[in-house]
Amino acid sequence: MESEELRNVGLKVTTPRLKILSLLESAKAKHMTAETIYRQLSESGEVIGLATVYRALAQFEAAGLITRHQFEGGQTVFELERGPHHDHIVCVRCGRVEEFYDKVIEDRQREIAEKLGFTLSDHALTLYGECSGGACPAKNG
Amino acid sequence: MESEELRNVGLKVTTPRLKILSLLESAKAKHMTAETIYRQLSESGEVIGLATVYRALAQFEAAGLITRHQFEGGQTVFELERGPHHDHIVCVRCGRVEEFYDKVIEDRQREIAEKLGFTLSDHALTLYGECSGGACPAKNG
DNA sequence: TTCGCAAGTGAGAATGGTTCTCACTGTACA
DNA sequence: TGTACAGTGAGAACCATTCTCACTTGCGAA
Repeated sequence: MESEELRNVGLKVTTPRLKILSLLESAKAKHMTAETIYRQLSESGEVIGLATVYRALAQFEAAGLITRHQFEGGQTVFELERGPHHDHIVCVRCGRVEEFYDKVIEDRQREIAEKLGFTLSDHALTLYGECSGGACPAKNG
Repeated sequence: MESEELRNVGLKVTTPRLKILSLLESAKAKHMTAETIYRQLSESGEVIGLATVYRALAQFEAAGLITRHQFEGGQTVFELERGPHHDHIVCVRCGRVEEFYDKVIEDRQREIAEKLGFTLSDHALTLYGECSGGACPAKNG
């Protein structure tokens, strides 16, 4: 239940937070922008300010419930934190996002940081390309 | 000579473009924001509009003279395109940027994209961490 | 259950980085 | 050298995000 999740991370249980969290959990698109979340809530009749969406997302992120990804072209998306770590590949034509995990790359990153004298705290790996054939809606138009 | 470089990529040779390009070539910091470039030019007495800086950077990027990197926290930096491809590691405390290249990672990326049905056109790999000890100015204050 | 108040909220203003507009200027080819 | 047209500077516009502020709500204490 979503209210549990909120309580567990020390956030007050409020209607806007519940709506946002449950939208993130039920949405077909795993990666959503603040704007998208706001629009979808509005369309389903919820009156939730855009500022509240941003506030809630920032809190969820701080609490570790969701992750923020900043792709090129300025788009910032949020994704529910579930399942193991992974990176992303984004179609530059249709914007579709796929996830992947590669142990070899993860290990190399840690080694590289160490070798350069850094304590690795995070990383962002995003591949950009065109998804193939019929899978890419932008290619069929 | 910078005017050659501009002509070579089909750009008119103008004073602002020459100043910006030569600043990029002479600057101690390899990675500069548009704002930084604008400020440094202003401080050395050049009257060049911020809009012109952005325009020139966009053209240089399109022409392949420079590369744009979008790190987290919103900072967008530009870097002269010279030498082979590399990725970045950014100190989350002092903002220092180091470069690295790792063939293993490069190869894996291509394999992964292929396996997922994407034609890889670009990628962004940035590691975030804290640089160690005395090297990090932010740690000594 | 009700109360009190700190925390949360919505609307709209403010912000900050980037791009656009427009009248003026400078480059480069004839 | 003249001229057409790309380039420029200043400031307005834009867009995503954050802040402000008066009002509302969740929730521990009574």
